[in-house]
Amino acid sequence: DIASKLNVSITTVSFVLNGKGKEKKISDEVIKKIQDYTELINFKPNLVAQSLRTGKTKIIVFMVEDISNYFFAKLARIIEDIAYDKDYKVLFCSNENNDKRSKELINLFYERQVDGFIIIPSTGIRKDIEGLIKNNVPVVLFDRYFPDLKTNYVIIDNKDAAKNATQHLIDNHFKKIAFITTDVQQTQMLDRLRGYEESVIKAGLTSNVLQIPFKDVNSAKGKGLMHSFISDNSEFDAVFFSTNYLTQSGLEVIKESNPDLLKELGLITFDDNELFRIYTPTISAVAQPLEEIGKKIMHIMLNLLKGKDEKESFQQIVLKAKLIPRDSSKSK
Amino acid sequence: DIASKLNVSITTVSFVLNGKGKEKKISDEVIKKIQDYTELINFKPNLVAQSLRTGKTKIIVFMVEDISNYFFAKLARIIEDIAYDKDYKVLFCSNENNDKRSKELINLFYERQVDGFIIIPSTGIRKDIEGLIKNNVPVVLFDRYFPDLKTNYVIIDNKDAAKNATQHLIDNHFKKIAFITTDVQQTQMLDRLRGYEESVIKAGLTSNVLQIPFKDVNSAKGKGLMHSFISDNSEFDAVFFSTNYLTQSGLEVIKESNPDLLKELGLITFDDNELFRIYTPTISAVAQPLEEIGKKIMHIMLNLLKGKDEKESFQQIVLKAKLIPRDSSKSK
DNA sequence: TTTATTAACTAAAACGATTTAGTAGATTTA
DNA sequence: TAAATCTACTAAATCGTTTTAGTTAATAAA
Repeated sequence: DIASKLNVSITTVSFVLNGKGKEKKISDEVIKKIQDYTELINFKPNLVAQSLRTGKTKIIVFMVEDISNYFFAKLARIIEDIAYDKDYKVLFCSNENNDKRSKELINLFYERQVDGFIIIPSTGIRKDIEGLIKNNVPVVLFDRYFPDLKTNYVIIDNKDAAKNATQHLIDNHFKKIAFITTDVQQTQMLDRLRGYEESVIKAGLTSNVLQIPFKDVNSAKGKGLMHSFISDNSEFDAVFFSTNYLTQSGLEVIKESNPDLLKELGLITFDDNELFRIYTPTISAVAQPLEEIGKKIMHIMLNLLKGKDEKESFQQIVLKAKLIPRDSSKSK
Repeated sequence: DIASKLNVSITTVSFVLNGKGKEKKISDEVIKKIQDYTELINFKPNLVAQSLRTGKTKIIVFMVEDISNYFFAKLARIIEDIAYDKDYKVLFCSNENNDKRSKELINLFYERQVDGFIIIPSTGIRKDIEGLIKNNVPVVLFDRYFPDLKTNYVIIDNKDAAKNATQHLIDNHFKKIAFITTDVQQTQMLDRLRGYEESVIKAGLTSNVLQIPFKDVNSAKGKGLMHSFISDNSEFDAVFFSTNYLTQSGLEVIKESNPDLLKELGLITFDDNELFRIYTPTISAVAQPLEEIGKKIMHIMLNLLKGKDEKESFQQIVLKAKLIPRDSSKSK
C-alpha cells in the first residue's frame, strides 16, 4: 500500500515480498527497488490481514490441565521451542480438566482460526474433538485419549509403567503396598491402576487403593482422606502415588503426621520433578519421556499442518516411561 | 453473510449480532429472526476478520524467561485466569533472558496486533520496549525494569527482601553467610545483592559473594563453581541463594558433596516452591506475593487496554516480598 | 398539503493483505 | 506480415467483518 508510492501496483509489491518475483517475471530492478524501500521504512506486513486472506494463523494451541504443573510446564517449553523453530507460535491454556472450560477454549480458538490443537482432553469433550477433526483441524491428543475415537495421540504405556514400578517395590521386599490415585475415569489413571493391581496380585499381595475425588485433590479434604487412609492402615510399608500433585500432598501429609515414616516407607511417584533428586530421601519416580513426547507430538502436528492428508491413518503413539529408582524405594 | 439469506442486509445482521439492534432501530421481529437463525446454524463470527477491522485481537502476550520455571508458571496461571475473566486470551512465551529472542518475539506479536504486552525484559531490549510505548501499545514490565525508562512496572522490593532474609540468618546466629547469585546486571539481582551486603556489613560480618555466569547457571560448570566455592570456604555456616534455579543446583551440589551439611547449614532461597515446605529440612524462602503481583499487573494492563490514556502517568508498583522461615534457617 | 422527523433498514467503503485473470507492448514463429 | 508467445506488469475480486452515510416509507408538525 504505502509501498505503492513508488509507482508500482500493490500486486507487484505483494509478489516481490512473497518471494514470487522471479516466478512472476518481475524485473530485477523493480524487485530491488521494492526490497530496498521496504527495508528502508522497515515495513512489517499485517499478519492479521494475511491470516484473513490465507486462513492460516501460524498458531498452535496447547491445552493442558494446568500450565503451572511441572509436567505440563516442562512439556510446554519443549513444544514451544520446536514450534518456534518451524515458525509457529504456541498458545498455552489451562482447562482445569473441566469440560465447560475446555469447550469454551476450543470454540474460542477455533473461531480465531488457530491452525492446530494439542490437547489433554477432559472426559466430556469427545464430541468437540470429533467436531474439530471433521472440520479438518489438526488435532493431537496426549496423556490420555478416547478409546473409541479415531484421533492422533501420543501417550505412554501407563499400565506397563505402573506394573514395573510396583514390581520394583515388590523386588525391594515391600509387602503391603498402597496405591493412591484420583477417581477420574480417564485412560491414563485407569491404566496405572490396572498396572498396579496386576503386579500386586501376581505377587500374591493384596491391593490397597485410595481414590481421592478429583475436586478434593488439592484441598484439606483430600489431605484428610490420605491421612486417615495411611494412619488407619499403618501397616503399609510402601506407597505408590499415581500422579504428581498427589505426591505433593501425600508427602505433606506424611511429613506432618509422622516424619520418621518417610525413612521407612517405600515410595514411588508418577511424574518426576527436578527437586525429587535432591529430596531427603531422594524420591523414586516414573519419569515420562518429556522430550520424546514433545517431539512426537510436534512431528505429528507439523505433518498435519503440512496437509499430508492421509486422513484415514491416524497416528497413535505409545511411549515407554522410565522408572528412576532412588532412595525412597530401596529395601529398608 | 450466509445469514443474509434471510433477506436482510449484512449490515443489519452485524448490528444485531453486536447488540446494537435497539440502538439502530431494527425491528424486534427482524432481531428475533436473525438471532434465531444464527443460533440455529450455530453461527460463529470470524474473529480474524473482526480483528482486522477493529484492530483489536483480545490477546495479551506474557513473556518470561522460561515458562517452565515454577515462579513464572504459577504467575502465568494467575494472569491467565484474570485475563479470561475479562475476555482476553494470554499468549505465553519464553525469551530465555536473551535479547535476540525477545526482540523477535516482540516484533512478531506486534505484527500480529496483540493488544498488550506483559514482559520480563532482558537487558538489551530497552529500545524495543520504548518503541512499543511510543506506538501506544500497552506494556507492563515486571520482576525488573529499566531505571531510566518511563514505563509501567510491578516489582518487589528486592533489596528490602534480601536485607530481611539476611538479617534473619544473622538473628539466628549464623556468622559466615554466603550469597550465591548470577552475574546478570539487572535491577532485581543487583538489589538483592545490595540488600545482602547491607545487612551483612551492618552486622559487622564479611560479605561472601559468588556470581555464576548466567550461561553456566544450569550446566555442570555452574555446579562446579558452586562446589569449589562451598568446599573452598567450608567455614560457611549459611547460604543465601538469589534465585530459584540456583537453589536447585545448589541443593544438588551440597547433597552430592556433603549431605550432612544440609542439616547444619543455614539456608534461605529467593522464590518459594511448594516442595520446599516438605523438604528435609524444610527450606526457608523469600516468597514473592504471586497473587498480588498478578493482580496488579492485570489491573494496570486492563486499564491501559480500556484506553484510560493518562499517558503521562506510568504506574510503578513496588510490592513487599515475604520471608517464610522454615527449618533450614533456624539456629542449629 | 407540504415539509420535517423518525423508523427501519441498506449500499458501499474500509481493514491489509493474496491471487486470479487480464493487458499492453516486445519478441518470436510461421 | 500476421499470429502466437512472452515479458513485465496491474485491476479488481476476495477473505469476513465493522461502520459511515445514505435511502425509503411512514408519521408528525406547519
